[in-house]
Amino acid sequence: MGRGKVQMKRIENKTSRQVTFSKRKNGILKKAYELSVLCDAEVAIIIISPSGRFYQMDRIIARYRNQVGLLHSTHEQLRTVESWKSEIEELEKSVNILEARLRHFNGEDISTLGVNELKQLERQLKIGVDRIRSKKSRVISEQIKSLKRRGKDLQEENLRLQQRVQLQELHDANLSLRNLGADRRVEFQQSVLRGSERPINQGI
Amino acid sequence: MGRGKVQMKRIENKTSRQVTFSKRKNGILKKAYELSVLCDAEVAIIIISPSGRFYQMDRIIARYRNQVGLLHSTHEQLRTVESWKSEIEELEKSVNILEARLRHFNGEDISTLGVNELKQLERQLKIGVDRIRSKKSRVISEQIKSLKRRGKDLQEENLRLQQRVQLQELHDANLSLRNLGADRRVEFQQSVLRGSERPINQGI
DNA sequence: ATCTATTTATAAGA
DNA sequence: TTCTTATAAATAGAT
Repeated sequence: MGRGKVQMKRIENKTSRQVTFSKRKNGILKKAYELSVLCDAEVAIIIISPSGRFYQMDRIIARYRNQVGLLHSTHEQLRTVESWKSEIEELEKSVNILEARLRHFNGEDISTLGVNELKQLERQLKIGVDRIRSKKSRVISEQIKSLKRRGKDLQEENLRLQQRVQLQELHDANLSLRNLGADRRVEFQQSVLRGSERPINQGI
Repeated sequence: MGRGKVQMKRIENKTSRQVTFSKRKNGILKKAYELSVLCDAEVAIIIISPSGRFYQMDRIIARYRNQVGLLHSTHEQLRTVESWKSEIEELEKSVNILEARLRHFNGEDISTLGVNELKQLERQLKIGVDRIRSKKSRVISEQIKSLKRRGKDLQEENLRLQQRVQLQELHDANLSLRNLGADRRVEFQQSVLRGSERPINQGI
């Protein structure tokens, strides 16, 4: 696909080989990304240029990490210094890009950005804020709900305990009334039910 | 490339996802092969289909075999495989942390965060939004100012040009008046200044 | 790096 | 899966 058709053999001219490498490498990485997104597939790609440079597709997913690991370990001993260095360079590049993006999200380092980039950034931040807000309010309302529930449970428990205490008190009172005149029994019971008088603690 | 353009997202229809997977997988493997041949590059590809099928293309091995004997010993070349691997691991850790943070800023992956973390995230996002908004409005107002300035300059330029045109017309008119009676000169000049009559073009 | 004529890949339909 | 074909996308060669 281009101005002319190419023979399927090593391109002899060094410059055009380098240019073709660069173009086609990007093409393949793009297509690999598309395959992974469109078809929910997992794709790992490692490309090493004739000069020893190392490229790999961005998001290598856990499942085939094992496979890639296997691939690596088989050949690790044989890798050139250049290929190690360029893999590290790639990673450092990623780190730099990610750090720059984070700074942008923090509103730092934005003096070089154009209006459109700023708009996009703002839009993205708004999305993030909205999601975080809704998540936060969801979490908080759930906390409140659970607190209320717990409060209600405690209240009910309280009621039950109070009733039990009253019954106990009644029982105790009855015991103590054996030693009192029958004429005072009713009066005493009523005062216990009103709670206006502590029962006499009989021990135990 | 096809009858229609496709959105870059998972194809929902299972059948067409499977068909697309099969077609594109072949496409990528073909391109990988071409890259390796045309550019003398080493390419390894692992593709795992959503259904778990495994495909791979690997031309990396051959090259490493050739490289082993060629290593010279600068200090980099004395580094152990372990040391390269651990440097890479460190960098990958950084990348993962940064990516996680970015996802948080996008409001993704926040289900594990607690209320306090959410609050802090929100605060940070708000700061970012505010900074970006003020930067954006500053940039836009400066653009407007410069457009206005340019407009004013152009208007002034216009005025100057108009005056020059009028002077030129006056001059041309005077030339042509040499051939007219003196009694009509004033009347003609006035009409020129009013713009109600084109001067007679005498040709240079 | 950017452009554009061509080739190639592929989406949709059979 | 395979074939067809209209159209989108990649890219060879030039600038």
